[in-house]
Amino acid sequence: MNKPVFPPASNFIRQVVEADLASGRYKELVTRFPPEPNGYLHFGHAKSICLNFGLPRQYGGRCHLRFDDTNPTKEEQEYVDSIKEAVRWLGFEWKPHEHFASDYFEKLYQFARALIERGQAYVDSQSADEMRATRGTLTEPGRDSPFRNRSAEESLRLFAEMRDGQHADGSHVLRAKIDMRAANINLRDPVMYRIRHAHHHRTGDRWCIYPTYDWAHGLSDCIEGVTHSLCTLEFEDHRPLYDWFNQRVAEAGFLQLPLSKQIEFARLNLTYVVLSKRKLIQLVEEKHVSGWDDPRMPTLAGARRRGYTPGGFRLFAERIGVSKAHQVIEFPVLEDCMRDDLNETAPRRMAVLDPVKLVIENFPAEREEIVQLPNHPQKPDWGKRDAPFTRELWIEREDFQEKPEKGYFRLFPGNEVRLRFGYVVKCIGLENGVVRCTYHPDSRSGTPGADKYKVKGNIHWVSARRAHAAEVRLYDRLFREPEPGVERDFLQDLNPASMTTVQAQLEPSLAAAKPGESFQFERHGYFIADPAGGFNRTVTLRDSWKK
RNA sequence: UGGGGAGUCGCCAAGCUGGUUAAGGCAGCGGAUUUUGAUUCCGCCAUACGAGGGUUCGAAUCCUUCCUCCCCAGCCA
Repeated sequence: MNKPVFPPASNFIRQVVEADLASGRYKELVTRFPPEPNGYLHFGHAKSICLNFGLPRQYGGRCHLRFDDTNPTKEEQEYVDSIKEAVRWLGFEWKPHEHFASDYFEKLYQFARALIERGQAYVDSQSADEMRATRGTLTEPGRDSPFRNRSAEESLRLFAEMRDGQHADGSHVLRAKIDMRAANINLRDPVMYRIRHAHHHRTGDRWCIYPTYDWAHGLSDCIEGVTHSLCTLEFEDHRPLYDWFNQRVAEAGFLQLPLSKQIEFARLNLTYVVLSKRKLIQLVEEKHVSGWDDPRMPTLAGARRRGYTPGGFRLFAERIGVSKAHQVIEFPVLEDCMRDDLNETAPRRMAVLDPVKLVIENFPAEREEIVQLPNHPQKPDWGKRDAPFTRELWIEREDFQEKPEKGYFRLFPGNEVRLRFGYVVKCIGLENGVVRCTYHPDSRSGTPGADKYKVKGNIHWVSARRAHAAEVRLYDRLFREPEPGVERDFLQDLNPASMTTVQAQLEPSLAAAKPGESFQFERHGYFIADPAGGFNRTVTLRDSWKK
């Protein structure tokens, strides 16, 4: 009943992992998902999370959740909380391995002192502008800082003073002494520490010097025993630095071997979707959306409210694969994964989003028949539910055409159609905006002889008297396609029609829907009950009707 | 003009220690089943692997030249 679960495609990361495990270089696989808590997680992170947590599931081992909180000016506790929630929601667990780079600040400080003592790091007192000027360019080598040969003793003293708060922001930095003429710019004496008199969300005011990413990341990996450190392509030319730092600190006797290995893969790009953190922050701060969890946002919090599922994301991650080639995935691929997942898990319901009244003229006004509706056409064990069938019903406006276009087989004057799981009705015509019909009393679904009525059309309906009226939100892309050739701010491409709200008529059972529950509204797509009331459309159904 | 990467069907992606007809998924096309024009099912869908040379009995897989695209000059990550 389910599509065969195709085996995970081989990829270069699996190959490396398998080889390392087979060679005995690493006893078990340890990965980590290392977000900086400076925003909410988005679709792109889902790929990384599934990769980092999925690999150890397959090969044995574990994945740590580590917050890369080395820059106090951008990070907040709110983001830490939202990240944990999102990872858990996706179906992954990291406990007890919840770590913070800030847990290692003291160790990192001691490691740095060791490098200074060994002549591998020095305090530079140039200004940021001077450093930029002497770094050289892509094609020209850099020049040594005048402070490069400062004695270890003096650097040690200055470094201690920096930590003590005796120096102003920007007055000094600690730099690795590598090679100012290196072709790889990252090796031109990279900064290890900068002074920032700022409050950190976890360490408070205990520190006023903070390690940079390059200095902190690889060492955090090694401290935790991470074997394979997976990151995105833009860090490829940081790898020599990653290894340099780890090796120097290992030489100083601080690390256990083997050291961790950095492997880069292509980040996720989705057509029509903005995944730039800077822009997402802007959307929230300028209130173009209701928040990080606005159902239109490409965040995991938004996806959740939109009705996207963890299983859908996991399927997506598996489908798109992992490689080093830049990938731009067509957005419908993601939507299709959600359909695949929801198709298996969402009960069916009848809902009329654009109601028009239908009256069955020969059906008694007071009569109310109970018909039984299956909860899933392919899963009889899901059972059935009751729905009242009455003389007046709501049907979909698009299910009636006074003058049918070719190929149309729903209601039009003279045509017969089945009201799903109810009776076959014959359409008379439209009068004062009401579709008038008569029914065949012996055509009720499930009764003997009812199948003598052969009709092509089969439409959904809701009892007008017993319907549950509710607000239903329909979503479109947050951004329109930008006009080609016109250079302008991305906000100008915001789609004003990205959310439309309709008053829908739903079958009575939907009145009891609990927030977070997903349903398929037949012919309309998948919908989720929102905590704030009403329903959000997750995704439409595929529609192969071509006019 | 420096360094680091990548180029296999519209979109992804296997294969790349050279060896029958270049996996698979998504999309598309055709058909069957169907009380959702959904789902499900079946069939079709690259003489071709960025381009040109070369090595070889044989190359997407090796060598070579070239082309295109992406990343790097934060005291961001």
